[in-house]
Amino acid sequence: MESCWPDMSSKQREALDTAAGEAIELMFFAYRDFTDVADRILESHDLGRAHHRALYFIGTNGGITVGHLLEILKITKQSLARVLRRLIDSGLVDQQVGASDRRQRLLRLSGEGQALLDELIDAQRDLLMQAFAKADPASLEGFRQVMLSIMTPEDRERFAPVLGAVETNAA
Amino acid sequence: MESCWPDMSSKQREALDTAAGEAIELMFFAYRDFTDVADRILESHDLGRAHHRALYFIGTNGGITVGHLLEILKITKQSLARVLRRLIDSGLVDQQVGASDRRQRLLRLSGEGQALLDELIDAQRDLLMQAFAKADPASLEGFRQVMLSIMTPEDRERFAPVLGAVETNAA
DNA sequence: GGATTTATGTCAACACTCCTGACATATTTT
DNA sequence: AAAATATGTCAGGAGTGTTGACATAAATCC
Repeated sequence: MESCWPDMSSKQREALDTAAGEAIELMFFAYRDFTDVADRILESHDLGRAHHRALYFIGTNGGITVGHLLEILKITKQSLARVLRRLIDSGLVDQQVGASDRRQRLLRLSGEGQALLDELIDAQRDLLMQAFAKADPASLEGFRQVMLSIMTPEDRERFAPVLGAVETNAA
Repeated sequence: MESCWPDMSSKQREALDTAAGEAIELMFFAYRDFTDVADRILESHDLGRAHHRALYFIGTNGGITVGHLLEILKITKQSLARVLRRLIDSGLVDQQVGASDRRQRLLRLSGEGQALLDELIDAQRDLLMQAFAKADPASLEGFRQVMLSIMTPEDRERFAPVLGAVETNAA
């Protein structure tokens, strides 16, 4: 059990342990309040979080295939189908047969869908910008590093310059 | 609209804007992978996330009242009742009539409940400790400041030395 | 060309979580 | 004694996620 933390004093380990314990609650409350600003907008459109997520990844990956969207969201075909059906029926998302592969149904936001997504993104981005502005400017990079490190390597790959996130230490 | 960001250049605003856009995705992926380590344990006990949350706040607030738990979780009495029923029936949580106020049903974890909670906390704490160890040590405080700033003031109050979180800037 | 694989859609059914509104009981407070 | 509080419960509805099976069309393999 000790071998898991080779190059670190017991004091440092203890500090990390305490911080990690608090961080469990930081994750819970911060995420809840973060999603809440979007939930309030979604309510007025009678949509849920699943619609938000689909809308988001379609909007930021125009022409995405159903299969790719499934990989990102990591939900089942049936779960996505239910959500997608409503987005398409309500005219927020458009489908289009793939040019190179005619089996694919490429997904894109309609003007209305883009407008809603903009509203959702603005709300969450404003909250985050306020948080960044309130906190120390250097906190921003610390926040980013920790969040990236929490993710699975697979999810982490989705983000900018892969740089080990470890080698960037040492001032 | 401009008046919202008084003491900041347009360049600084732009940097924050870009970072906040990325942070929307950081929140999504990091939170998903964070909850996933607990979900895998919960599955083997046939419990869901709602049970995890109740278990957590009962465990870290021994003798908590049903009413207080409702305030923390911000869910309805009915939602909590369903979750609590299973935790009590399966012997993970014990109830006890309040000493000063006999209307209250004070909640506490049983030995078995504490064991399960320990397992859940260890899994998430390990993930966070690994993340903290991987990232720059200074990142830790940055992460903390940003997460606190994202929360509503009400939730933020739950955490340690209230210190404005703003006034701690300026080196 | 015919067999197989792939991308997508759909039907049925079930579990969990959250909500609203109403009603009941015991206990405390006024 | 009346009102407020803490908790429990019944009925019913919505959203989100799951499994498993089956169907179609298009691409791919041999």
